[in-house]
Amino acid sequence: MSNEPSKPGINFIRNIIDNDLKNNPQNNRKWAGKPMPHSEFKGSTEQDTVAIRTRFPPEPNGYLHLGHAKSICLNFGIANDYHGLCHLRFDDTNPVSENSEYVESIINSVRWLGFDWDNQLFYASDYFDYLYSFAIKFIENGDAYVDSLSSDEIKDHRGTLTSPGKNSPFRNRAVAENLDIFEKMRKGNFKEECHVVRLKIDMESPNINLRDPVIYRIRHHSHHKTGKNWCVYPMYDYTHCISDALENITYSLCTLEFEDHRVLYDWILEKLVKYQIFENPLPKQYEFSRLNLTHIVLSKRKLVQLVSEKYVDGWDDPRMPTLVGVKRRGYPPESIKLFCDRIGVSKADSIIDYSLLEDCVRESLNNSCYRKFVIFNPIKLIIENYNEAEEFCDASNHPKTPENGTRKLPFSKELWIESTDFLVNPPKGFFRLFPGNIVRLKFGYVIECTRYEIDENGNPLTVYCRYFPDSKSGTAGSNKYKVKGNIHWLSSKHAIKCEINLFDRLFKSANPSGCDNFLTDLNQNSKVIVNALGEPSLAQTRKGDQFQFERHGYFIMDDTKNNGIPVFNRTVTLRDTWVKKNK
RNA sequence: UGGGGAGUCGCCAAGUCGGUUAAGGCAACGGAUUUUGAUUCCGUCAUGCGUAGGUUCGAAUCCUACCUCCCCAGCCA
Repeated sequence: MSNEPSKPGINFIRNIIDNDLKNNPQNNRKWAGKPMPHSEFKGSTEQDTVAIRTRFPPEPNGYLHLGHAKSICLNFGIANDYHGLCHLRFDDTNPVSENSEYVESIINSVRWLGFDWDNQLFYASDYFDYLYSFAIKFIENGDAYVDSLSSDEIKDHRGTLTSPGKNSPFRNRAVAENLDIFEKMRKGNFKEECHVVRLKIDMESPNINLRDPVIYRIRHHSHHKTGKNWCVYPMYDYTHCISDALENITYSLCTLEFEDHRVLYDWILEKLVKYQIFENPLPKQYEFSRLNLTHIVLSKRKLVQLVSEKYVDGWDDPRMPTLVGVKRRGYPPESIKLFCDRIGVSKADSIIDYSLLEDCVRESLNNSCYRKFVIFNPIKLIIENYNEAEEFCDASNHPKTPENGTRKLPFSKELWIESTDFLVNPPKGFFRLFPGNIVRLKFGYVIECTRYEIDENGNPLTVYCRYFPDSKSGTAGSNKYKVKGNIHWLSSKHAIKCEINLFDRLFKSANPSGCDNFLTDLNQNSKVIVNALGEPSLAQTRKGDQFQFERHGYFIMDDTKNNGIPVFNRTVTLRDTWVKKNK
């Protein structure tokens, strides 16, 4: 129940922060209390109230997944631990693919994980005016120009990885002309693709990001926040660093693929310092390796394909690695935070075994879930010497915490047991039911298997047994029966119907992205629906309730069908050393 | 064959300025407890840090060369 906030792991980013804080304990960062360039509050001595600021900057063009969770836990976790703040900022500079539906879902998912941004919720689009005016500064200072080459021509001029690029013929356009065209771009006088604004850096740089990157393009497209106000939109590299600086971010943490963008990040901000728009210290970008997990894909393109081509039932399909998916699967937010703590943060490419995540899920569910009896594949058990009408057995709700009480399980002559708990010819070491063997019906009586009947295919149909009246759990002397096996059971006339979704890995191989076509690696049995029987108390469950079905695993109530039958999703199985041993 | 990164136990991952025994977690294996073959608890688990040389009394940590893997040529982020 009390999931201790796990200790922050040591990682290279925390080491950097520790050193920074040690070497520069006085907090000299000025901050107007809201996003603003220093030039607008010059002379003011306002200090930031917190020592560090991080940010989680999703683009609202898709659903958050476990990879984002790593970044969220890192950014919010560090902010919490250093008594700083983590901003939630939507990087919404491309109106073509973004919308507010995604914004809402992202907000919900971050909240669901349990993080709070303390009113520091921003949008890059909030900064469009600043971004535009700073672009004018770049042009005025001869650090940017309007290029009128077509996109193909720009591509041709860019050169390749091994050969330098060539200057655009428009590179030395006069400042006044640049300003004039940019103004007209903004007014909507041009079609898309006619002009772009580019930084004037170095077309021969070995780093392609420095070969005069485009910072503004024309998009005649309505924006989810700014509507029709703009038809020129800034690009990521230009926007991100400036947004960080406006928000007084100290550590801008991103994934490895942005490593060679860092010089550009610094270049832009240093120019803005020269123009006296920002002051030092500037935000610093640090990169860490993104999350990879076995048996799943995390690339946005592939996830979209799974949904749009209906390989799964939507973004919140419990097999999806989206946060809405794992929530519906029953993974608690604590388990995801635990997982993120365990995997750590580094710069090495890695692929983490999915079972590590499952282990975290079990760990966080074990203490909190009440236990229930559910039979997946029933087989009838008849107690030949039982002649009572019925009686009740006390079953504890949780084995470790008696204070959580008990429930009454009806017991009668005719029961259901799990068909896998009875074997005619058991392998060595099997200590469940087989002819002549003794087991305890958990919370009930000890029984001895006397005989069985088979159907026309030779499969066991009914198992017969006798019980020992003085063996009832909880009664004096019942412990004199020493049994190895304890199996669960249900009184056949009291059991209720339920439907269970047995989920398994979505992909068969550890690295589906390594396949020629990842779709061929889809596990056809990733979802199996079974009609099961459950104990009577399960009739009262509500959507989202989570249980451990004893000896099976953890389950979450998904819904109630029209006919009143509850549906449960399997979150994760219990660890099973017996199955493992017999594989 | 340009630039930027990474290589420490099966999977992650610590390892500030070189200093006696290379953290920790997960897995695995062994054992104890257990009315879930669950949980819990104990114990074991790298003469070795991509490879080869070198510097040093001493190197995963410094130097040199090499090998392997990842990222970058969107008017995406």
